[in-house]
Amino acid sequence: MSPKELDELDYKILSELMKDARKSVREIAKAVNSSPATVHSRLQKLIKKGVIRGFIPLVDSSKVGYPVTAIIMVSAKGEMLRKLEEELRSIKNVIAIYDITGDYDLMIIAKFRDMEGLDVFVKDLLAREEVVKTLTHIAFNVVKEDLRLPL
Amino acid sequence: MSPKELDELDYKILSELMKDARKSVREIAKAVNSSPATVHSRLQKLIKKGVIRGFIPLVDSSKVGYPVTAIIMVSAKGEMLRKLEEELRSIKNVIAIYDITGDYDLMIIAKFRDMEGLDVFVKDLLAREEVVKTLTHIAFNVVKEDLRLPL
DNA sequence: CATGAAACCCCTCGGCC
DNA sequence: GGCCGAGGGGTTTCATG
Repeated sequence: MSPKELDELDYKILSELMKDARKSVREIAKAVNSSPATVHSRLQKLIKKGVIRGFIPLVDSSKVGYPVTAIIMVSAKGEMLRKLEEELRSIKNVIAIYDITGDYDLMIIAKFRDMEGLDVFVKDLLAREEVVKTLTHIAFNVVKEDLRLPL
Repeated sequence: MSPKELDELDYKILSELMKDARKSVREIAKAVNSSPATVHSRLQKLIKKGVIRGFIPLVDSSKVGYPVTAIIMVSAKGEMLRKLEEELRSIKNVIAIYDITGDYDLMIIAKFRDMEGLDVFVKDLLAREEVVKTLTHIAFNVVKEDLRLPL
């Protein structure tokens, strides 16, 4: 947690990557007024520091066989929450998990090939001892889904 | 909406990109037993079809100045919902918007530099005529946030 | 820590199957 | 539709300021 502190060049490089994460090091260098070698080494550092956790394509999930998006609120007995989270984290249908304030402890966003997949997922959750109750919302329309942030 | 239907090669290429969206066309070709030229043309088609909407870095939001994540449920009068959505979509702090079933109409996930940013956002929402009520959950821990899907 | 240069590697396109 | 080859670029390392 010590060698952090991003400088302006780091932020500029991140901004360019947010426009297009496949942009070449050379192009980025041109856009940020630096050299390819410098951009390359900054990029490696950003990855090593964990600021950048990877590069992914933004895929339209309904076009690749996952038309069902659900938001599942979970109320759980505290002691087992960490273990539940670890298990949920490794389930590939789950795209987001948040610990939240309010009537529920956990919010899960997950995508499924069909309603049956969702049904099985929720029933499996409810079958667990540490899960007290769940509340499922179906997302019948994904208006936006894009992790980019303004830097 | 007609020339869709992805074949196995398309799915393999998408899978390689999910592992690392900066992977070179040549490396992808090697991994999927095809040629760089073929992978290149498939990739262009996937982008043109809208299956791939872009390439982004997965950034740790708390490390780039956005430590506050909130989930905001919104209940709104139906006629103005589309306009509200369009406006929300262009707000860069908003990373996801879903039309949902249940007691609320909309679920928004947004990130902020501090609590004040969240406060302003929610108050602006409530000031709108079409917004009936909101319910905000703070995510005090982001357990997972990764849009990749198993293909 | 940033840079330029050089060696190596890759992208992309037109022509062909 | 897929593949090959070539030319123009791109990436990465290293020695130097």
